[in-house]
Amino acid sequence: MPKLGMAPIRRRQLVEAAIAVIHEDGFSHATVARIARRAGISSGMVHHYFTDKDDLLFATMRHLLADLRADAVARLALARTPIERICAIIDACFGDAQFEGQVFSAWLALYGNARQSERLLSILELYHRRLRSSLLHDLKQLAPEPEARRLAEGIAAMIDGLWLRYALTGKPDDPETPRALTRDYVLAALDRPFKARPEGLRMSS
Amino acid sequence: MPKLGMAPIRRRQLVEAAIAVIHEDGFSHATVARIARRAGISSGMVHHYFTDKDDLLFATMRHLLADLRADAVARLALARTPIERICAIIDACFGDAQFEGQVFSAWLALYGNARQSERLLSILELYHRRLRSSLLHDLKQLAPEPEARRLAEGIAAMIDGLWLRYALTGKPDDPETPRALTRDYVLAALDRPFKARPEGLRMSS
DNA sequence: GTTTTTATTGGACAGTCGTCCAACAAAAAA
DNA sequence: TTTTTTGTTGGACGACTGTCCAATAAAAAC
Repeated sequence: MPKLGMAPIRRRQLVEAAIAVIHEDGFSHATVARIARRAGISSGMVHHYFTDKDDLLFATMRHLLADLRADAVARLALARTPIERICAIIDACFGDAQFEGQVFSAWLALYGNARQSERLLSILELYHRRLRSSLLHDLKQLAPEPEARRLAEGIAAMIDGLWLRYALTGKPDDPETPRALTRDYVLAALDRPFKARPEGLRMSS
Repeated sequence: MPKLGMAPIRRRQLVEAAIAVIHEDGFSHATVARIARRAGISSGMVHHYFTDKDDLLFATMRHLLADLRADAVARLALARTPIERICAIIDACFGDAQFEGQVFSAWLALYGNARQSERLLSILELYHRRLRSSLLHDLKQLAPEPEARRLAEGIAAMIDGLWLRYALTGKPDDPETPRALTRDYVLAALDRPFKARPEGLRMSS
């Protein structure tokens, strides 16, 4: 029963089906036919609403980033102080929406294919850029700029590193654990004197 | 000109060719024929020295881990104090051998396919386990066990997170940058009082 | 010198994939 | 009602893939 305006509905169905298939069969086994069947529609529809298979996968990965961003924006709206905003960003990255098997698989597939696709790589670069600039914006009010810049880099790395671990092995027992670990890092770094940098402990390459 | 004992030579050739092909064409386009041609031998050889295509890819990924381990072991042999050993581990993870395009692509491919293959996942779990236990061993001599355990988790996450960033975007200008960032985290964390844990700064989920 | 083992080739085979397309159905427009 | 637009199907097609296998050649063993 064809109606008008099916495009956004079908596109969403296909994107969600793609995520499900990637999770269950892996990125390399995510074929057009399988995704379409999972969405409950004919395989021909894929090329009616997307130009390519690549186009569908690109839209799928972009969907992941949009979801994460929406979560972060919502949490940031409730935060008032700079430190609260930083915690809001951390909490968003370790939010329930990011701790689902399907999301794990899809992001990992994105990482694993980004180097061979400029479009996919641009998604991850956008994520990294947003995360760092958001953190930096608030850190600047808590530390001198050079230190804030280094700290933003470190926080982002710790978020990604912790997430990566859970993405591979599964959810943590308590989603609060990685959040607390990241927060403690922020606190420890901000407690230190900003100007002085220890000269010892250098090792040759 | 068939000689005896070609097995280890051919296997190594194929593994290195697989890494090269994964780097240039991506994991999903790394076909048996392409890898064999890259190695300069017939495609039939793959099933003579490996049971499967999967078997070849598994051996390829295991090769990455072995290289990293060898580098870390060599650096650890030169370190004396616990803090030197920790820095040696950090330096190995950010060593020159890990900052090559081929290595980046291969590790990323490993991450991207680990969830769909138990064998591949076991490689990453082994890496994670070794990294954490090595760090923990030395951290225990610098901090009480609970704190050492948390710190090992944080250091490993920061290493993976920083590496992940460069793996996507390319080498850093200076390989010393991520090392210094990780070291600073260790120092900042160790300078803090170990027992007391700040009660504030908790946010609702 | 003969036999056995090992290394190697290149193609045959069945299966799968992305893409394209003719045909059809139903709602909207006229 | 008729026409047009939009949605939808399912299969055809060529290209590609992993696996397998007979055939060959050279070194090693006897």
